[in-house]
Amino acid sequence: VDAVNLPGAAAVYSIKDVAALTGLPASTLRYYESIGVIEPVSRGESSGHRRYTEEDLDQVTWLACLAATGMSVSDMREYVTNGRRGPAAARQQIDLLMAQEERLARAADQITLRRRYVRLKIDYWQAIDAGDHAQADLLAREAGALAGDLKRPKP
Amino acid sequence: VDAVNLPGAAAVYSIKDVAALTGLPASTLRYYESIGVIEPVSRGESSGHRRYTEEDLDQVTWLACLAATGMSVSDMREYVTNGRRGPAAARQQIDLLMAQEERLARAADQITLRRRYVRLKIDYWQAIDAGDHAQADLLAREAGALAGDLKRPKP
DNA sequence: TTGCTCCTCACGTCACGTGAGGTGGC
DNA sequence: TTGCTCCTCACGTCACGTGAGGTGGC
Repeated sequence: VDAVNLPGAAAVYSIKDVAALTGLPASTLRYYESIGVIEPVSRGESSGHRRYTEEDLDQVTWLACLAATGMSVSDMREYVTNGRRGPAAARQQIDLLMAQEERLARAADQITLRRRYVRLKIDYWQAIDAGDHAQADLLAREAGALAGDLKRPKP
Repeated sequence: VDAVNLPGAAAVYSIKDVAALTGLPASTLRYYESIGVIEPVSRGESSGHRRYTEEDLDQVTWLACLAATGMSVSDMREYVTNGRRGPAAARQQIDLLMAQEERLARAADQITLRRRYVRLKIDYWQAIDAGDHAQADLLAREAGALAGDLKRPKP
């Protein structure tokens, strides 16, 4: 991280730093700013380069977390606008966070199910490979029974 | 499920059935077929409606599982082409499945981290709401430390 | 006949990604 | 001067979604 760290001065990050720290590509960071999901970032006075503060980095990290569970950008924008209202909106922030926790919990459940399904399929092909057709049939039936639970949750 | 189940006859599913059973919208099922990710599904002789067999349903379930971890359609197509080579490709299928298990494991780790982050943020705002600024600062610092691990994995 | 589901084909959309062409500081 | 990173703006792309207009069986 090439943050400028003068004693007593606040840390500043380039767009590349923020991309590395959050996992969001620079193009996405510019895009989010252009559509108002990220508030305008201050610029180097003559270069025009973006200079992210610690607070900006915090917000982008949070946005990356929201984006990772498939939240739409318009929802993200709403969330961020809410957040700008400061500590007075603590209750709303908590509701928002709990909803996000719910999303994450459901995503985790989905992944657990899918892993079970994949492991059954691995066992199935190993049985086929070993020529054990009785076992293979049994595993195929188990996988079929699991398939019904694998539905993708609708947004 | 409106599957046609005559004794001795194989079950047949409509596109709506398959959409309900796999969580993929009908438009996506048509799209996957049009680009060759799903092999051409047989049709009702005069209606032209798609009639999915049990085997088709199996394959679509598997595709839904792949799609859910962000696999590109071109990768999905490659995987399916591999799979069409039958039991002789058992070893390759196992490799493929293990790679998918790896993806799922990494996705699960990501979600675990994000949940920890969200819970810290919830605690933070509850501390703010309660006026406990010392505790809030402490939690903010913890969340900041966690942020570095939250990077989105690159494909 | 009226619904209902399904069909194709064309176009729209969402969330970015990718150059082209250019600037600014070591 | 040469790299290097960054900039904007326009256009491309990926993975679908959405009508428009039409067909087929209870």
